[in-house]
Amino acid sequence: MAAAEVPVPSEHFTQIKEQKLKPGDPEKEEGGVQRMETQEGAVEAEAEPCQLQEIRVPVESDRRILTLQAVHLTSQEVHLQGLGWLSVPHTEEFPVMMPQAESLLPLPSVLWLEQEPQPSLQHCVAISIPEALFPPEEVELMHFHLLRDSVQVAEEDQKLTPNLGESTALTKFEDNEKDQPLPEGGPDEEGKERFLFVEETPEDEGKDELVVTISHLSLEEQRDQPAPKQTGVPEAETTEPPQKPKGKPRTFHCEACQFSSSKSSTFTRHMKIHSDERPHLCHLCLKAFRTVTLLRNHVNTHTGTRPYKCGDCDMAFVTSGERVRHRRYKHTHEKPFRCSMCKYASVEASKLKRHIRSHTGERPFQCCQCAYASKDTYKLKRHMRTHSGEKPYECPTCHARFTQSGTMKIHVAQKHGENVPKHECPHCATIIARKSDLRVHLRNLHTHSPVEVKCRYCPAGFHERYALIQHQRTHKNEKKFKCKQCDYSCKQERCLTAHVRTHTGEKPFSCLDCNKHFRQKQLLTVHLRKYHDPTFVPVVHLCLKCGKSFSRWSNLQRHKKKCDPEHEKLATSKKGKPELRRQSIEEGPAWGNEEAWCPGELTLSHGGENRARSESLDEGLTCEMIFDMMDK
DNA sequence: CGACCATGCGCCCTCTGCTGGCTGTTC
DNA sequence: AGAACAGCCAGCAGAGGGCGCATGGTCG
Repeated sequence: MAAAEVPVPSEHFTQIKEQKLKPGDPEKEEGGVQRMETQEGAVEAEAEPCQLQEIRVPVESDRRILTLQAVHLTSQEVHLQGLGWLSVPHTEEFPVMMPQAESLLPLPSVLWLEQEPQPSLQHCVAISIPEALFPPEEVELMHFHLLRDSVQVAEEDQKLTPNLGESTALTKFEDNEKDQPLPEGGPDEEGKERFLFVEETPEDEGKDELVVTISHLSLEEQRDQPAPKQTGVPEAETTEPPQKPKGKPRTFHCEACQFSSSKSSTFTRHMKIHSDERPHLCHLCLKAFRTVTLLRNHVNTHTGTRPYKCGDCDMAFVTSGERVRHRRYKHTHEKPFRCSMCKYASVEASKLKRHIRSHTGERPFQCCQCAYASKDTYKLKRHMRTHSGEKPYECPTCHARFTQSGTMKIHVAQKHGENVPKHECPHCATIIARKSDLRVHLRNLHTHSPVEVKCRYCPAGFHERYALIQHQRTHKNEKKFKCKQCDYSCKQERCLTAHVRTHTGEKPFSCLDCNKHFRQKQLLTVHLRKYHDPTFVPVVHLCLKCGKSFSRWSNLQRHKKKCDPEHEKLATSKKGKPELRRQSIEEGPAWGNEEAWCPGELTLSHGGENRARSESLDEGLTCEMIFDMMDK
């Protein structure tokens, strides 16, 4: 506030205020000089007590209100405070004669406590009015026509004419004027405080001019003023008829926010929100409130008192408005706020406002840590968890934590819940746990593609991926890869490639350690593992009947047909390889059962005899056998 | 001045849908 | 073995519903 920016005022102000607050001061109760108790009270909370009672707020365009207090300063005080008197040059436009007798008196003094630091800020003015010349009772209305560099004074009340005298034009004070003498005894030795309304409004459009109206409150306005209860000063009565600026209905503008009101009582109530004064204490928690109504509503939250019960359900509310809204949401479905761009309608205007952002793309809530901006505060708050790592939601069963409640809810339902609903694809009967994944499934597998995709194995083409996959599965057991040089055929292309090398003699895979060559990469890999990897632990398949071990599961199955025909009958219905165990090379005996080994296929020992076996590794095995072995 | 009502803001919630990492299966 | 694939899963954001509460307008 501008008042806070004013150099430290003299104690004089405080004294004036204290005097003013004295109840029953007859002079203050007279009409003509009115006070704005509540406004002052509001300001007092924020400003220093000795500062000018000045409230300001830009309201609408250029319209502002200054609430001033008439103060009386000696010239010395003015200088001490870095202030100055306004110069009062003569103006031809409003020639007013100053009575000689009044030469001892100062001209109506308007102090510019500060010049406008910003265009948006208004003047901060104090007015000193010599009561000997024009008692406050007589000062009813003045209009100051303010130009950028000059101020013209026009009196609307003829009573002021002789007193305003030569001060018909005011300019910002000049330093050379500040030594202007004050009248003997100074103005208002009693230090009486006067309150005037100064309303600053734009003059006619197009003119760089403002009209500042300084007036006392009319009788009607006095009644609108906050009750003098605080100070014990009763409302003043006046015999003067109410005076209002012609054609200008009074508007009260809050200096602390954008609020304005034509009713002083509303304005007064509003000003309380800028005050820390909370006289109504909750006896249960000692929380303080500004009004009895707020306190009552608060106490109701303690006691659970909800006097407004919904007639259609068990809900009850503290206020009637909550009940009305609840009924609209739950029962009447009345949605008065409709979007002009779509069919959306809402119960609350704020919801419509939020909805419209989805049309405009407006994102007023900017993340301070990344480029994200959201359309409402909650989304931003939720988003901030991505930066903080906060996971406020915990699964009650497994204590896993989640960033959003919905995520946890899905987790609980699908991990710990019973009869979890599944989602079945309408096209292929695939069951998928999550609807969103079903959507992905539909998008990937059942979306019609404009481009026909060919089968890998035949000329058939499909526009849907799912149909293609189903079709290709029909080729699954076909030995569709046939050798052109013999009758060999196989299911996998890589097997055919390896087979063809038996015709060409090509062995492109070489062991760098022993210079052996292999037709298939997999054979080289097996070779390296068996012969050159000291950490290699072979897989052994044991016959539980006789204890023989086999390196290959298929050999074990063949063995069991002879060794245990009954077991074999049972085993045919089972899958898996239950007799599998791993055995290290050092275990020797079990591993050394050569009879159990498929002759000439694999050996674990090193040396010359293994070369022959190693050779047969490449020569004797079919492609499928090798891959089967690798897989196992 | 309090009471009542309307309004607006903020908060929290649910539902929804997309995304990308993970994992098991298939080829 | 390894690539491709499809479902699982958590993370995250969009949209909107619902309510608590503060505040303003009006009236008695």
